[in-house]
Amino acid sequence: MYIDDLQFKHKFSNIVTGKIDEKLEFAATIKGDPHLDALYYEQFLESKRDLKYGLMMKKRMKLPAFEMRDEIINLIENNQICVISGETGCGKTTQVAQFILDDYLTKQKGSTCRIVCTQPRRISAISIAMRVAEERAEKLGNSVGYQIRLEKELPRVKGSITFCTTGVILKQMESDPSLDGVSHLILDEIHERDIMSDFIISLMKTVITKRKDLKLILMSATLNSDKFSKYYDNCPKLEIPGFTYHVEEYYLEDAIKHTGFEFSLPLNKFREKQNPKFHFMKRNYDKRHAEYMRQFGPYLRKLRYDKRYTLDVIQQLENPNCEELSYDLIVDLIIYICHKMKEAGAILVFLTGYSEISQLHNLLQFHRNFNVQDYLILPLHSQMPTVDQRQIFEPPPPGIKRKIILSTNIAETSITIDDVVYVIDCGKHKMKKYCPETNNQTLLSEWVTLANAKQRKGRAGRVKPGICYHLYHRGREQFLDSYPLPEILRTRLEDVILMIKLLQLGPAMEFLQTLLDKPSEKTVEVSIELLKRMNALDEEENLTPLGFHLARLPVHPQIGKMLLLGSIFSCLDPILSIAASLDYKDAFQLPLGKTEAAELKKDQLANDCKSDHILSHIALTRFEECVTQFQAKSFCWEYFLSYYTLVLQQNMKKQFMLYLRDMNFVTDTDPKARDDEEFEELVIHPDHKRVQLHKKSILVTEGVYESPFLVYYLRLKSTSDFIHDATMVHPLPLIFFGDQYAQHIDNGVTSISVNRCLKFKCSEATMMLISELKKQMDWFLEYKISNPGLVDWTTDTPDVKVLIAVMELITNEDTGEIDLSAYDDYDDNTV
DNA sequence: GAGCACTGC
Repeated sequence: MYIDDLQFKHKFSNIVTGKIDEKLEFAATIKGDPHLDALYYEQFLESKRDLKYGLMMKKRMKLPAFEMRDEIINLIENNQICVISGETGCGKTTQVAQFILDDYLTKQKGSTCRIVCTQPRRISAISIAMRVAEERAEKLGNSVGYQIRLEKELPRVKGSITFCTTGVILKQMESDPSLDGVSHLILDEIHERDIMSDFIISLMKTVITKRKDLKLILMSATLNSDKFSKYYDNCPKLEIPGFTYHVEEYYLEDAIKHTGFEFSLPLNKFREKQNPKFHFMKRNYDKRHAEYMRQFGPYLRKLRYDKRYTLDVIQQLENPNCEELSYDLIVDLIIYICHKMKEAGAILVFLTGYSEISQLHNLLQFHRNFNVQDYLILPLHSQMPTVDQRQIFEPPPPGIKRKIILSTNIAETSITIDDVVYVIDCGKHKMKKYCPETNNQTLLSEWVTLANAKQRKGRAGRVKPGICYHLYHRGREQFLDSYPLPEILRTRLEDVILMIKLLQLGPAMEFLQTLLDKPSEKTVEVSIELLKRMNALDEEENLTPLGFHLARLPVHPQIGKMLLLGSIFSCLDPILSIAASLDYKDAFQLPLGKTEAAELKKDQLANDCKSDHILSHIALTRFEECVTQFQAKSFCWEYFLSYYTLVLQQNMKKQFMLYLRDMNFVTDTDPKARDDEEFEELVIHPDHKRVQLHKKSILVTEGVYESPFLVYYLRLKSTSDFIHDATMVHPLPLIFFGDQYAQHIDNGVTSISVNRCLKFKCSEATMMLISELKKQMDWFLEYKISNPGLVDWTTDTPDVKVLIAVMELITNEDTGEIDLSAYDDYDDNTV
C-alpha cells in the first residue's frame, strides 16, 4: 500500500510542475456567432427605445467619461493594453465597460464581446452591476451580471459584462489561466494596491503574450496611474477629469483659529501633584520639544512672518503635543460646525479605532454646550452593529439638525455616505504590518498618507461643496508619505506562494520579483519555510499532494490543513465552523456602551467550553438550528452577533464541503454526516515569546486552566503582544499534531518534544507507545492526503486501528493513564 | 486588560 503511495506522489508531482506557458498554448481565439450578433443588435435597439433607458442616458451624458467616449473606445480598440485614470465621480467604473459593449453591439459583433470587470470589494461588485443594469433598463442576468464568493447573478455568456471581485477571477484563472472566452479584462481601483490586484497585474503580463486578442484595461486614480503604464512598457494612458464639488481644506491652525482652542500645558498635571517624576518628565518633554522645533521651526517662523494667524494660534502650534489626538478639540470643532455653519449636511469624523470612537461618543453625549437630542450620532466601525444599519445612509429624521458619524477608515473607501458635507480628519489611521525579521504582525496607529488625506477630504464633496479639517498643521504635510505601503509589502505570503505554484509560474521568488513592488526576500523565505514545514512544499519548492489541496481550497493554508485533518478524523462540523470563523471574521459584535452585557452573553453561550474556537462553532450551530429568519435574527440580537456574518459563515461551510467532496475527502455534503465525536484539533504556532491573551477571548476570565497549553490562530501586537483566539489543549494532542517530533534521553530521564520548544517528561514505555502510534498515524495521514477517500471506521485494518487508538488516547487524556508532565523550562509560550 | 480595512470558481 505504501509503495503505491510513493508512485502516486511521483506521478502527482509531474502533473503540477509544468509551466503556465504550456497551458496557455491552447488558448483559443473567440469565435463570433452571426445569429447572436443580429439578435443582440435587435435587443439593443429595443432597449434604447425604452423610456427608462432614455432617462438614464440623460444622467449618463452628464458624466465626464461620456464626453470622452470615442477616445476611450479608440484607445481600447487600437491597443491591447491601456491605462484609464480618473477621479471619483468621473464615471469610468460604470461607463467604460458599457462603451465597449455598446460599440460591439452596434457593429453587430456582440457575440465576440465578453467583458469582465474586477472590483476589490464584494459590495462594490454587486452595487455597480445593479447600477449598470439599471442604466441599461435591464434586470441583472441579461447583459449585465456579477459574481462574488458564494453569490452570483451571471449574465449571458456572450455579449455581456460581468462585475466580479478580483479574488473570483484569480480563482478561476487557477484552472483557466488563459481566460477562455473573455474579450476584455478591466481591472478597476488598482491604485488601492491590494494583494489580489497587484498579483493579477503581474500574472496578466504572461497571459497577454499568448492571448493576443484579449484586451487589458487598467483603471486607477490619476495620482499614481503612471506606475501602471510604465509597468506595461509605457502603454498608452488616458485621463478622465473628475467631477466632485469643491471642498475647502482647513488644517490644525485653522481649527484653532476658528474654535479658539487651547491645548493644556503638557507638564501641568505633574507640576500640580508635586509628582516625583516631574524632573524626569520635564527632561523628556524638553527633548521632544527640541525635536519638534527642529522639524517644524522653519514652518512656524514662516507663519509668524505671514501674519495670517494670530500669535495665540502660533503659540498653540509650538506645543509639541498639538498634533496628538485631542477629543476636546474635535468636540469644539463639531460644536462650531453645528452652531456656526449654515450649510446643511452630515459631519463625518475619521478616527483611528474603537476606543477613540467610544471616548468621543461619550464626550458628546454629556457635553454642556451640545444638545444631544438635536443630533443623530452614529458610530461606524466594522465590529459595531451600526454597520448593518440603513440609518447611516438615510437623511436624519425630522427634528434632528445634523447626522454626525464617528468612523474608522471604513468610511474612506468601503462605505460611502452621500450627504456628508463636513469632514474632520484626525490625520491618523491604524495599519496592519508584518515584520519578517521578528515574525511579528502589528496593528498600530500612524500618520495617514497624502492619498488617504485626499480621499477623506473628497468624502465631503459628493452632493455639494464641502469643508474638511485635517487635525495636523500644514508643516506636517511635507513629511507625510504620498501613498500607503502596498498590501503585498505588509503581509506574509503563504497563500500568494501557493497560488504561484498552482499556476505553475516557476520559483516563487522569481515571480515575486516581477511584481510592481517586490516583497522583501526575508518575507518570501519565511513564508516558504512555513509551507515546507507544513509539508505543503517539498525541498525543491514543488507542491506536495497536501500543498496541491491547500492551494485549491479558498482559505489560508493552515486553515485548509485543519479542514483536511477534520475530514479524515470525522469531526468536520466543528472544524468547518472554526475554519469559516477564523478565515472570514468573528461574528461577535461590540455594541458601544453595552460591552459588558455582550461579554456576559458570550460567556453564557460558551457554556464553559474553554475555547474561543468551539464557541464560534456553538454560535454558528445555534444559528443554524433556528427555523425561521425571525428566530435567527432574535438569536443574533440576544447574543450580540452579526446576522450577515453568520449567514456568510454558514454558506462558507457548505462551500468547504463541496471542495472536500470534489477532492474526495468526503462523499456526502452534510457536515454532520460522519462526525463521530467532538474533538477539535488545530494548527499550532509555537513561539518563545511572552504573550497575552486578548480581552475578547472567553478564556480571559477563566481562572484555573486544567492544562497550561493553548493553541491559537492569530497573534497581533498592538498595545501589547496579544493572542486573539485560543483553545485550551492537553499535551497529547500537541504531541500528535505538533511538528518536529523528537525523543530524548537525558541522564536516564526519557522525554518527548514537539515544535522544538515543548518538552514532556514520560516513561520509556509511554515514549515508545506514542512514538510508534505517531509514526503510523503520520504515514496514514500522508497516504490519505495523497489518496483521498473516506476512512471506513467499521473495518479492522491496521490504519483505522491506529487512528482509533490515537483518538482514544487523546480524548481520554484526563484519566491519568499516561504519565506525562511538562518540563517547566520549556513552557515559554504558555499563557 | 481591548477590537484599521479588505478578499477566494
